[in-house]
Amino acid sequence: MKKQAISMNVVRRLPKYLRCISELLEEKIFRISSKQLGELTGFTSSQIRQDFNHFGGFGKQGYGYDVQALYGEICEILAIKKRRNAIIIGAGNLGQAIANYSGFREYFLDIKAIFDIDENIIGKPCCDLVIKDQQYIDSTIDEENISIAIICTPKEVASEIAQKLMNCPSIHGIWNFAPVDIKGNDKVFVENVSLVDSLYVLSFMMKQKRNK
Amino acid sequence: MKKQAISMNVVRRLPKYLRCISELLEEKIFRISSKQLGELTGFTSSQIRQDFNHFGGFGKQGYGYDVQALYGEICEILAIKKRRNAIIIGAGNLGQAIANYSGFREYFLDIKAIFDIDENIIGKPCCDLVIKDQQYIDSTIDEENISIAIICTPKEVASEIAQKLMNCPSIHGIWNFAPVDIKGNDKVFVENVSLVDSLYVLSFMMKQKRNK
DNA sequence: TAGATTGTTAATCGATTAACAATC
DNA sequence: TAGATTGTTAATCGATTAACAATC
Repeated sequence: MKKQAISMNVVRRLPKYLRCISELLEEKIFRISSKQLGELTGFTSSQIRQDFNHFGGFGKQGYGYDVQALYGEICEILAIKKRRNAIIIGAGNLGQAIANYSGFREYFLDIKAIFDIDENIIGKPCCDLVIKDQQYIDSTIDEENISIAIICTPKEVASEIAQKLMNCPSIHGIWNFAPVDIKGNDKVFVENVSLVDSLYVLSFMMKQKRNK
Repeated sequence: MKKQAISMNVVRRLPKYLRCISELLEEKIFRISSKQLGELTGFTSSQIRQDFNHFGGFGKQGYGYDVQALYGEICEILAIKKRRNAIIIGAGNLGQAIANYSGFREYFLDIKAIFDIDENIIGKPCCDLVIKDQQYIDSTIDEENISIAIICTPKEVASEIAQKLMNCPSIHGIWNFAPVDIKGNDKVFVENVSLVDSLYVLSFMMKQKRNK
């Protein structure tokens, strides 16, 4: 029997649980029920129990959940304890901002290189890196054991670059910030983050509100 | 009879339709069926027809959809023809990147000011703006008729700032990049974009793939 | 007219919620 | 033991897909 794939709805709730639990830990709260967690996150207690049970129950009947254990379990599920090497393609504003955002380093991401095609910026410093020529992408991926590629190029070239990246053996994830939806394959998962889409949704929802 | 609210699933598909249709226009394709649109977007033709009919049918039986008309309709639905004034709170890397990302200006967003609390950067230039002291947020919102606030602060202060912003009469939307889920109210819609959540999802999904 | 494709209703599927026996 | 809360099954709800009459 093939194990049931976890639905995207469940997957996208996991980081929210993790954030909430991590705040509880900071407040030195070591025990929590699905009901309380529901009040904190806005999900129903039923849904929370269902979600957790996709990964095997880690609560105790009559007691609730041990916050520290839960934290460990969810970190394990999200696989965020293991560090990953990444590169950024496109050293425009967004690419440079991501390179500079040290926050990611605090999580599990080590950004090893940033690339661009524009000769005017190749060689310039960016954070603790130097912007490299795109022709060295493949060799850098091999040498530095890169598993994640972050696409910050204009949309016109994003798909083509993504296809090339997917052929690199060590690449298993693409984080795409260009406003094109790139499809993954058996080997590579693609997380599409379209800020423009998000802005459009904001615009639509604002229209629905009172007075505007 | 109160009209049925549009589900978030539908709303989040609208920008994808718009992007696809806009590419068709660039290619000078002026007629499209739901079936063809389905092949381009990855949605079923049935779903596309259902989605469009939430807003009144804009197709012709036996013909399909007029691409130009469709483009206009979806722009109208998303309310992106009207320009909006925005401010950015937090002039760290992400805040500055958004200020610099001229792409948004090409859409409908005019960024009128960027604020920070750090005296060391207040007064410094950022794009065509100068970083302002956060104490002037309220007065700027009034003077410049700001309807969107973009939060790029650390998570510790994001919720508190959001609450204050929601009390400003002209603010109807908050685009929140801090990793905290902020709840909107009757007047203000909050679009939460947590890049950390997105990164966690990428990590989880990579684990599921072959070889990694 | 005949063919194509919509708009819309009905059927199916999946996700969320409710309920409750198991048990800490 | 009694109370609390889980894990899990069943019921409900909503979203997607299929089907087809309407009609361009």
